[in-house]
Amino acid sequence: MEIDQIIDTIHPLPAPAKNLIKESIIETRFPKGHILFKADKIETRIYFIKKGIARAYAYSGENQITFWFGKEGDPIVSMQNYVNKQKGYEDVELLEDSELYELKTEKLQNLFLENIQIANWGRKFSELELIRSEERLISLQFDTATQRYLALLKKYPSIIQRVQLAHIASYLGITQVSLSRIRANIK
Amino acid sequence: MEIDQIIDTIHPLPAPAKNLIKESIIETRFPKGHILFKADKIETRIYFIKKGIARAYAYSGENQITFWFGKEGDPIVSMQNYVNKQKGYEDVELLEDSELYELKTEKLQNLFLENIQIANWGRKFSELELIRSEERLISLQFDTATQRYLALLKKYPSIIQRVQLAHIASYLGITQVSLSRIRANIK
DNA sequence: TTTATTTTTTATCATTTGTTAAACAGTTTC
DNA sequence: GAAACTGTTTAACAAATGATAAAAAATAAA
Repeated sequence: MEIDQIIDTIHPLPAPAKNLIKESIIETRFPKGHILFKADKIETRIYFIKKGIARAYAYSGENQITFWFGKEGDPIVSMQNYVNKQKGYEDVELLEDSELYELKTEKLQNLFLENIQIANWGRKFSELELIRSEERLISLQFDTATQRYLALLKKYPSIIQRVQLAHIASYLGITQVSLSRIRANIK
Repeated sequence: MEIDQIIDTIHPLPAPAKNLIKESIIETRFPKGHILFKADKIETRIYFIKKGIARAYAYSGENQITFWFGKEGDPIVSMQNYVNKQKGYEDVELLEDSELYELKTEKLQNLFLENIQIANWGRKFSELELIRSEERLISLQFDTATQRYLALLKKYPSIIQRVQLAHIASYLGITQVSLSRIRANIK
């Protein structure tokens, strides 16, 4: 997905303001398996996915637990880094060879303070992420694992082809074995 | 908690900008049990809690499931209403006689467009709520019910005195019976 | 193609949580 | 104070999920 569309989908911006953001963005590409963010490191960049797919995960003892997936058009942001300039709890791994738009957090923060349109765009960005996060939260609290799996498939059908089931299982909050049982029961 | 402190805790605002917000705020009070938001109704206001405690819940079949608590200093916002001007999925109930600061969403939205300091305050507001939401999400996905209960007690010790266990249980994503078992095992 | 490696499914048993009902404790009302 | 009501705990059994190991299937490498 092209950067103009990504920016405008968050919140439509007039060309001059949009260009201010775009001036700070560079395109990069990384191979499958690349670790974009490390949990123990303060991250000064955010990304948008032009092409590819990513996951954020953290450790629970030995186990990696995936709690976020991003695909074309999605932002890759460690909120603790972005909001509080503190270390986050997540690693972010690219699951395919990916093309990304890269943006220094600090440049964006400066634009927020200088340009009211961009400040409101940044507000909208967080509001939309918040809505997403709340939906996930409600789903985890209200729905059974089977319902969550079906909802994920409906919202994002191709994820089954692009992401291995172990990651999907941990995203759903269950073990891989449980997910296999659920899949067996659905057919 | 006084409104000046509530506003500045979200993000410090110079007096002129803060006064613009405060001009739009009125104080109200409601009795225990009052339903502040109804799920089937578009809500045009947001609140901050001066004194009291509230919960947001939704229905899963017959059962009410609580997914949010708010106490002194916390905002009461239906994000679907606030962000998308759509119906939310939650009722909000006051669990004590409460004093609230009330603010029309539309007035705040207008201030966002007129004043860059307020726009950035609004951005910060959503960013902080997003961090909270992510922490809840991670906790639901990573921690056992027992760990979540202990974390809630640690973060908010007086909740046990102020909120009945049935609400706390559903907030934790378990039944009241399970919470009783957990409490019995901890002692 | 054959072999090796990774991913997914199946099986077994232990543990946790849910469901339902009843008992108990604490409050309120008369 | 007795009765009624609300909130909490306990008990018994059912259902769901976890842990571990092994089998099967799919993918990658030789």
